[in-house]
Amino acid sequence: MRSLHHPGREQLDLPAVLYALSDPTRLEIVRRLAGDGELACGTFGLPATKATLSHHFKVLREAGIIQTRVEGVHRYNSLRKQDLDARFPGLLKAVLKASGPR
Amino acid sequence: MRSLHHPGREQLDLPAVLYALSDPTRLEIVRRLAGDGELACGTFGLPATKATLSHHFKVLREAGIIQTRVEGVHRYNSLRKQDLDARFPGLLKAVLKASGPR
DNA sequence: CCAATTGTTTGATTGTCGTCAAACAATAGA
DNA sequence: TCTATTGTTTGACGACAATCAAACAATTGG
Repeated sequence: MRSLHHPGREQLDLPAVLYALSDPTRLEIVRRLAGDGELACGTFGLPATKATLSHHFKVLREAGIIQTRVEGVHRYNSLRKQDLDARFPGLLKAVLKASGPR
Repeated sequence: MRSLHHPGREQLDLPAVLYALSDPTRLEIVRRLAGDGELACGTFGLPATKATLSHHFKVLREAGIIQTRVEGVHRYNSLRKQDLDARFPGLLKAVLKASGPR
C-alpha cells in the first residue's frame, strides 16, 4: 500500500482546510475526533460505505486536518490540533463551537 | 431583475459558509470587504470576468456572508459581521487572521 | 497456510463547480 | 429617447467531487 501522505505544518492551505470542513460527513468526523482523541476508521458508524469514508478521511488527511497512524490492521485517526492552531489560530475552535455542542 | 436573496441569521449553515469561504477568489472578496467596509462589485479589480464575479458574489450572498444593497446602478456589498459572529462566534475573525495580513 | 478483518484503490456514474461569452435588465446622463 | 455603465442571467464546456461495488492489500488468528 502506498504510504499515507501528511502535509507539513507549513504547507497547510486555508482554502483547502475550509473546503475539507465544508462537508457535513467530514465535519462530523472532525467533531468526534475532537471529543474522543483517537479513533479507528471503522468506529464512526456513519451512513456511508467504507469506500466513501476512506475517501473522506483522505480529504481530511491531505488537507492536514487529521493524521493517521497505522497499527496492525487498524488506522487510528486524530486531529492535528497543534498544527492547525499554529497555522490558523482559533479556527478549529470556532468551527467546533459553531458546529454545535456535542 | 429578481430580487436579491439574503438568508436570515438563523438560517446560516456552517458547511455552506465554510464552502463559500473555501474559494480563493471569494476569500479575497471577503478580505477586502473586511478592510474597506462597503464596496461596489466593479471595484475589486480581480482577475475574472464580471460574470464570474457576479457568480462569486451570489455564492457569498446566499451563504449569508455578505449583503448587497442596491443603489442606482451599483450594488454595494458588505460583510454580515454581526450575523456571522452571532451564529459562529470567532469564525470570521479566525478566517481573516488565517488568510494573512492585508 | 488459510480465512477473517480492516481499510485503500479502482472504475464507473451522477452531479456540481468555476469559468467565459453573449444576451439581458436597470439606471443615469446627455 | 438614445447611449453608456453596471451587474445579472443563460447556456455551454471542461474539470472536479461524492458515492458505490468490486477488487486489492496488509495484518491477525486459527
